[in-house]
Amino acid sequence: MPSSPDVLLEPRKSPVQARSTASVEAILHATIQVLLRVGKERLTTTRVAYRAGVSVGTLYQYFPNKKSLLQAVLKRHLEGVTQTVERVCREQKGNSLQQMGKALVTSFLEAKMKDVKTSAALYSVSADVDGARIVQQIAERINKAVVEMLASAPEPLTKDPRMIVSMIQPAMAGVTRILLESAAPEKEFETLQQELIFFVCSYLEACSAGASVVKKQISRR
Amino acid sequence: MPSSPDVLLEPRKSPVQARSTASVEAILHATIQVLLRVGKERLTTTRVAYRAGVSVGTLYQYFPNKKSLLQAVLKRHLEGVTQTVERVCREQKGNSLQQMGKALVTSFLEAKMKDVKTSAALYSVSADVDGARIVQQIAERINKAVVEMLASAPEPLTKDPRMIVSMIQPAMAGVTRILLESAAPEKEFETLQQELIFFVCSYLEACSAGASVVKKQISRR
DNA sequence: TGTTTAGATGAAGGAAGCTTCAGATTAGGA
DNA sequence: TCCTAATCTGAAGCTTCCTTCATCTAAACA
Repeated sequence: MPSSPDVLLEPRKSPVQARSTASVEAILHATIQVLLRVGKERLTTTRVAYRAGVSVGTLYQYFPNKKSLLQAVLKRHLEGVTQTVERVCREQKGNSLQQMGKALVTSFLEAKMKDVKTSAALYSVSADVDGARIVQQIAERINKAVVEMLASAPEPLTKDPRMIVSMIQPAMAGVTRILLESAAPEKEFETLQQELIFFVCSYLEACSAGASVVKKQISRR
Repeated sequence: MPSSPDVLLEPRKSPVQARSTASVEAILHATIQVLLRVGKERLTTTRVAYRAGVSVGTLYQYFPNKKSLLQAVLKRHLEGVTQTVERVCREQKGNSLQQMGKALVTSFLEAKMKDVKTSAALYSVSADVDGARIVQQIAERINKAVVEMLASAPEPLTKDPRMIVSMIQPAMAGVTRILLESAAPEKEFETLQQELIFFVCSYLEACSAGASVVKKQISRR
């Protein structure tokens, strides 16, 4: 895919009539379908249009280029995960750190695993599409939500919540990645989820005022 | 890049004379250079050959296609990181869990950050090149080394070392990713490294027999 | 019903870049 | 020095796809 200038990557025209809304919807849906069936290497705009039941011309009426199409799909997918996490973070405000950890990990993993195939397929296009930037924006929102949640915990924290998030978030993302790329995500899901909760909660515990001895141990050497 | 069948992705011919070894070397080096200067979208075999000071024909004498070239570069890079970690794991055998955690995190991050730009650039091609498979093989080796190290710790562990690794490894990889994709990796490096050590060590502590109260707390609800 | 605007069509232009191969050049050994 | 095998060369074939645009159809509206 040629790297197009970073302008004009938003939808080109907004649907007005009902039929055009349907077209856009069909195109977005078809993109994922094609991605799943033939993979990103053989995903062509023609093929997407065909599967959506429209012509290429129609596709280009709503997306200025192939890249913008894939970005739209990626954004949409991430938006779902983000909203789930944001909601959970709001709900957990005021609860104990342990409960927060558990709820956060559970909701994050479950949201990502809800549509394993799609998530995995989108990982693969991410790099072609400036996914890092999109992911970063999304991550920013998640971070914010988690920070606010942590700050509301009854236990006093020994460090900046933002620092804590900058550990938890990559850890969750990392484990998710392992899961998505594994041959049989369903099999390992339960075990890894439990362990991730334990992992995160151990850390949260260590970050709360009633900290363990770890801190002293690692500073000597 | 078209998805070629998964055969024939190894180097096509092995260098015999000195000049051909030099060519291969120059080609691999040039690939990284081109990647850094023009990015993966505009990395062409012709351009790589030009920068390497050879002709495209020569390039195709040693690499059956573009994909195999990029894979070779990726493998090479990962090999470096892996060997560092393997060495450190051997050296740390018998030491305390805390020391292990610190040494592991430090060596992993430092190896990845040694050549930040290159690492970041290679991340971006990984998906085009079946990077997941390559990374998985490498991760397997790292996991093995870490498991053996953990098993040699004086403290008894409350769970399978492989489980522990399946948390630590994604966590390290995740934080690394954040660092590599951040605008100014050097600035955040020190802080994140310290925190990651703390993160991992908290967990290791919680996994050793003298465990804290976390376990009980999260199992009730 | 006639007019206007929104939406849809898809053949074809055009660019890009991977890969080949027939022939030239160089190194090593007899 | 001569011969053979290794290595190098790079113009051009070929394929693949993105994207456009002149034209057609359908909806909204008067």
